[in-house]
Amino acid sequence: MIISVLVEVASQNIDRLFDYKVPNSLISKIKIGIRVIVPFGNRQVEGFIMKIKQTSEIEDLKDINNVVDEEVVLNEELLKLGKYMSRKYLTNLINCYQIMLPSALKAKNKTNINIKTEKYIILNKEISNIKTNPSQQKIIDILNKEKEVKKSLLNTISQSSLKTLLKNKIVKEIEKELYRLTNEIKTKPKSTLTADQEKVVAEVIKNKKLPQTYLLHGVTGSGKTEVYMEIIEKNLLNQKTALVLLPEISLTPQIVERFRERFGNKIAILHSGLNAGEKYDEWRRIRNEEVNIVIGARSAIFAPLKNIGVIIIDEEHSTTYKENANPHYHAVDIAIQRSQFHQSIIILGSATPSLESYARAQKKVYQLLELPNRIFNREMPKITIIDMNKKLKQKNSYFSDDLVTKMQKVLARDEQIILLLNRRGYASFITCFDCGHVEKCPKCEITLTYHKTSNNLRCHYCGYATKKSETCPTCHSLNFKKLGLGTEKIEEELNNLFSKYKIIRMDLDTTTKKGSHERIINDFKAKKYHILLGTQMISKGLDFDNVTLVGVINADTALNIPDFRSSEYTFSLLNQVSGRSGRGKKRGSVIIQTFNPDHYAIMFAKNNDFKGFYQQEMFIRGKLGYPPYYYLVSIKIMSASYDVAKEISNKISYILKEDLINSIILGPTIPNVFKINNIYRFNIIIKYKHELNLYPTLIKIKNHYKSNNKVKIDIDFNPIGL
DNA sequence: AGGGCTTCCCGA
DNA sequence: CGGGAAGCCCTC
Repeated sequence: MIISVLVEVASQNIDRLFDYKVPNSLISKIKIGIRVIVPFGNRQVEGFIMKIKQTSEIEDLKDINNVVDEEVVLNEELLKLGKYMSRKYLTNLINCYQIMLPSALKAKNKTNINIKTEKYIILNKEISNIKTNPSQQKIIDILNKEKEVKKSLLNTISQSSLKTLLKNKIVKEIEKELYRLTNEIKTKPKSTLTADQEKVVAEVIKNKKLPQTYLLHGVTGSGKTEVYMEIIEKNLLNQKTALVLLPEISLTPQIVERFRERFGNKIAILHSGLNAGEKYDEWRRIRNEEVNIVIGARSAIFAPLKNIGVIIIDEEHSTTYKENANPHYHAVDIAIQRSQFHQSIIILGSATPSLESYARAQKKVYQLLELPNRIFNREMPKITIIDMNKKLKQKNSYFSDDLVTKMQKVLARDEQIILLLNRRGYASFITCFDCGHVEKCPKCEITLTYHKTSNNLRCHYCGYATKKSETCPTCHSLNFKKLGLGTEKIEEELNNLFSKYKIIRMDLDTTTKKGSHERIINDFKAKKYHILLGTQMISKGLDFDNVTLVGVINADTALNIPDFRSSEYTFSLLNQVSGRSGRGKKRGSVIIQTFNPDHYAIMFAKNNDFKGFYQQEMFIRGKLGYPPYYYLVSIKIMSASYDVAKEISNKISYILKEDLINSIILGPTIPNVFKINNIYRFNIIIKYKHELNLYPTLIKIKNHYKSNNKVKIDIDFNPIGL
């Protein structure tokens, strides 16, 4: 027997199959999709069995060393999906498979994660009519009743009796797999759906055309989760399974709890809070068909679920669904691919769909479903825009009087407040008022952010940290000061302004510890704090009945980023965070402070007018030639040498301009962050509508530089954050 | 990727 | 002529 193996070496030069002989002793264990250990050059590596055959063109094949798995790791569907990704994203096949699997299954993972087992005792059936002493009989009685019992438990009755029973083969020992996470089941009756929700569910259920992708556009508080759960339940009744994707920050215990209450513990949860062993356990429960619902963040789209009936992607506009390493996949693209294999439906849900998705719905590629109202006819919050240009003269420039007055009223009523400032740290940057020197990261050329708690300056790109000096390093002036503001500074201000009240801050710096995210949310829900201050991680999915005021300290942070999607991000962020207000019985209000009160993103957000924003933004995208009117491909050229990066970038740009006559080639440009960890980067953007030469040209370029170790070329289709 | 083998360059 | 870095090539 001969097998073709895809070796776990991530290199373009080895992106192909290698044939090996299987020694007789291992033949019975060979299956496509399991891992084997093979000799490769002068070392041993792991690889996946891709083909089984009888002959090979290669002479003098080596024998495989061993078989790693008993159960299939990559099933037929995942094998096919990996090949699709490799073609579509121009990535080594092995990288595509590696990204699908929990890290515990990767050869690189040196910390050996074992399957935990526990010893159980069962009766050895064939034996009857035996003489026993009382304690032996007691054990047998228990086993007659319970069938299988933990060995440790029986040992407490009589260790020696159990030993004797085992020796005489009256009972025997078995090992059972143990999962690290155990779930409690709490079931709760489902709530009745509103007429709007019923209509959406009925629309989906009556559909007979498969596969089908829906875009569910539902305003914040319209009860999208309830719709998802209803559709999932209908699928489970048809013996189908369901895959649910949420942005990582929405994967809070709050939402997971709702699914548990409805569906019991046949749910696997995959999120970044689990350690490698726990993730591996959840993955195995899915593979072993012990669950019928999987909930997780982006990479859960690869969960080895069988017989999928519905794939739900909540907050579909979220940029976290795009992988920013190789392969640069988008979870929605993978979902569409899987829905074709399973003949399933996809539901993309959002209050602020991405322009790309909404445009597809307009073109009937997706079917549009709408939930235009909040449940129980609750009103959308009242949104007020505060022009901060006029407030600058006031003594306190961070908080307008309007916001402070409103906050006082809300706090006096014992209601709660969420404040958003989309920037962490204390001050944005440190600058010298005499010579203009700005402290930057020596490795990335990015402005350093001052953190007061640790009294240091940090680079938010590479993590570099340095002590803040008291004087300007260039001119030694003492006029070396902080500019801009972050959540830490606002927290300090809040403590001065509202000293009677308790304030909790939630951002990347206060949520690094496992479970801290959860604790902050639970404490705020339990009203241990009056004000929750945070970055965008507080804007999505949170559901607090008692919050009646949302304040946006500065709506312009997202507007000022150099990205053609900055308006879309701003509208979306403001809409999402506004949606946290007034979710209970009392109507909520929102106060948005901005220096750009006339900007259309802010005006449409004020009126909660997604369609108006969509039309305006589409007009601009069309005029400037951006998605959804044009497709983009980003090519990054990276090298430790500035000259090499520049030279090769120019060459690639030249080839692209020669070959892609139906495209617009931008660049090479030096990106904002042109040096990260001492690697220089250049960017080239391809804009196109139809370009038959795209793939052949990109493959040509990749192959040409594949053995050049001075430069790395990264190709990203439909990039976000240029 | 990673390791071995070849080549090339420089001081002595 | 030796040593060591740099380049080249191969992995069933």
